[in-house]
Order: sequence, then structure tokens, then C-alpha cells
Amino acid sequence: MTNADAISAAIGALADPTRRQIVNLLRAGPMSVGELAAGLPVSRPAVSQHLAVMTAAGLLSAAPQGNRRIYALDPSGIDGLRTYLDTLWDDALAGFAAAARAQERTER
Amino acid sequence: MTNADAISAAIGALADPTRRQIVNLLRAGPMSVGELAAGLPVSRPAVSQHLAVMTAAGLLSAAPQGNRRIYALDPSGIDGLRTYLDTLWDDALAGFAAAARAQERTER
DNA sequence: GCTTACCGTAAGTCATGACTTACGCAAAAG
DNA sequence: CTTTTGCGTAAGTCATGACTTACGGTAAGC
Repeated sequence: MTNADAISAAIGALADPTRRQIVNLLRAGPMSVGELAAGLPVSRPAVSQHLAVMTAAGLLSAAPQGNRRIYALDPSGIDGLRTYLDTLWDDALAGFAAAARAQERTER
Repeated sequence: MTNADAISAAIGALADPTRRQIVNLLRAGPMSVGELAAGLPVSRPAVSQHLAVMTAAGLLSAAPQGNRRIYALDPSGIDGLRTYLDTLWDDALAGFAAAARAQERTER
């Protein structure tokens, strides 16, 4: 499944602390690169590189607007991670229940 | 909020490809360290180190059983990431809707 | 008792990637 | 047309962490 690659890219994109800060800033709404860089402890080119990674991962969308570029969270990309964690959570619960049954069997 | 640290640790733990392979193996059910290492392209100590990281992040739980250690997915740790992505998804949708309204305003 | 599985830890190597400064290009401003 | 603003890209540096081999320690098997 080529879907797994998208999940890997998205999780890898969220792995960096600076990138999660960018996500946090964008939760308030779309922003330009300069505005993002002003709220971060790194240089503007560093922000540009992070934005490129996250956009490639499908987590962000870029909208050129005149001289500037407005970045925003991409709901569809985030939804991929959401469903992945949902199914993972289901499997975890199933394994937990199976272990509980096995435990009960050995205890009597 | 100290909750953000848990989220960071969990996402960071899932960032490595080998660790996601471990998660995939554990989806079928709890396994010992040796069984996990047999299904992975890395050495057994490497697997041990990964398991320690993921356990510290709250994604895995370890159960000593005789001579061996059985690792399993921890539903509660996964649930933390799940709720984080849920709220992030909500914010992304809100920003998307706001951008759509602004777009409509400028287009008429 | 001794040997054999099974596992965690220590120490060291090496690649990945996050950051910087320097540069080039397109759109607004004057 | 010139200047300024806003970004992206290139090149190079440096730290983080994923991996290896070697070792020590505990539970089972003989």
C-alpha cells in the first residue's frame, strides 16, 4: 500500500519540535512565512525548509497571494494520520483484551 | 501543560521507521523481544533500545514473564495521540472554513 | 552445581537532518 | 526604472540518534 508512505511522511514531518511549533501557530489560522518566522526562534530560511517538508507530507497547503505565500493546515492530510491512529488504537485494544483473557485462563 | 511533553515523546517515538515496524508487528498481538528481533532487519540490542524509547513514551507496555519480556501496544498511550490529532483536525477545519469565507467575500 | 537461552546496558561509529549565511528571483512601492 | 519586500534555494557546519559489537546479569534446562 502506497498509503503507508503518506503516513510515514506525515509522522516524520511532525517529529521535529520546530515543526510542531509551526503547527501550533497555524492552529490560530493561515499565516505568511514572515509572520511564522517572527514567532519562532529560528531563521526565516529554516522556516521555509520546514514548510516545504510539511507541505510535501500533505499536512500544509500553500496559497501564493501577491508577493507572499500564505500557509495553512491541510485537513485532508491530518485526517490520514487520524484514521491511522484510530485503527492502531483498535488493534491495541484487541491485543489488550486477548492478553486479559489469557491471564484469566492461567489464573484459575 | 505537561501533556504536550507526552505528545512530543509519543510522536518522536513513532518517527523512526524501525519503530513503526515494531508497532506493526505488535498489532498482531504481544510478542517477546527475540520474536520481534527475528522479524526485523536490525540486531536484538537495537530492538531493545527502541522498545525502551517507546515504553518511556507510553506507547508500549512490558510484562516480564519468566525469562522473557513480553511487549504489547498500550491503548492509553495511543489514545493521547488520537485526541491530539482530533483537536488539531478540528482547528484545521475551522481555519479552512474561515479562509473559504474570506475568499467568498473578496470574490464578489 | 554448570550450561544455555533471553535480555538490558555500555561504548563507539556513522549517517541523517536541522540550522546558518549567502545568493537569486518575482511582486509591490516609490 | 530603481528600490524594497517577501520567499525559496544552495552550500556548508554541527549535533542528534540509530546502529553495531562486547559485556554482565537473571531465569530455565540438564
